Amino acid sequence: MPTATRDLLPGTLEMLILQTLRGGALHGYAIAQHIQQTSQDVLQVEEGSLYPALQRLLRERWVTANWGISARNRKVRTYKLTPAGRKQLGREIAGFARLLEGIGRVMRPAES
Amino acid sequence: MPTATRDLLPGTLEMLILQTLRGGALHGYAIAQHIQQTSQDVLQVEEGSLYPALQRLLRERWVTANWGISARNRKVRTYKLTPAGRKQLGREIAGFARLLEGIGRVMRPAES
DNA sequence: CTACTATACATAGATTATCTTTGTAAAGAA
DNA sequence: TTCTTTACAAAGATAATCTATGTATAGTAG
Repeated sequence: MPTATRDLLPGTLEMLILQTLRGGALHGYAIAQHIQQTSQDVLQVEEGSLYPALQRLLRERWVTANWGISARNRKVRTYKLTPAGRKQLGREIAGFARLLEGIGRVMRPAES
Repeated sequence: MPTATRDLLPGTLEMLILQTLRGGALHGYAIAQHIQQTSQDVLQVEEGSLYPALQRLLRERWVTANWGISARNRKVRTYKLTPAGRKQLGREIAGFARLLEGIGRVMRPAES
């Protein structure tokens, strides 16, 4: 079965996670749910993509993590945006916008 | 030196090449130049990305290739969009637009 | 005549990101 | 007690891009 509808646009997951955490700290599973739901099921964050991405964000100190208990009474690791992470989010948004503009110029050459 | 400004948004190169060939057949090097120039130097197609991508497009029969001589009197391999390639371009544009909408909903949650 | 730059193709290898698969574990419902 | 959902995480496979390398020739500068 082809129809390989992509789950994500490669290179955007970290931006999506950081943006999600702007609204407040969340645990991993909830981050993935939020992205999927907010995107109206267009984006899906596989666990095998999510947790490595969170590890990268921790390594760069763009987020911090704490163990706790969720509203559903489950042991969870909650991630929180750091000031450096907030700056990084800004850079990622700018870089993404820049690339999108470039792509737009190639894809819509009719525009002035 | 960080500042790792990306050359491309991963997953978009084939779409950019197919779109470039909509305007007529071009040789590889000229495709890369066109993308770079049209994007106003935002996008840069490294040769190590370009030629493997062209091989993939050939394999899928989305383009055909012919050897010839360029306007600058160089031996060149010219690529031409096939009808299947044109259909694929449509699918890629639709898939990309879909992902962008999803990303937009996550990044701009304020919108209705 | 020589050196350099730009044009042009291509592959090999490294890196990175994502996806698939597998594993653990516990809460709550059937 | 079995199933589903929630929740974390690592291992391995796949895929796309980037870096480095190699070949070759046209044209220009010196």
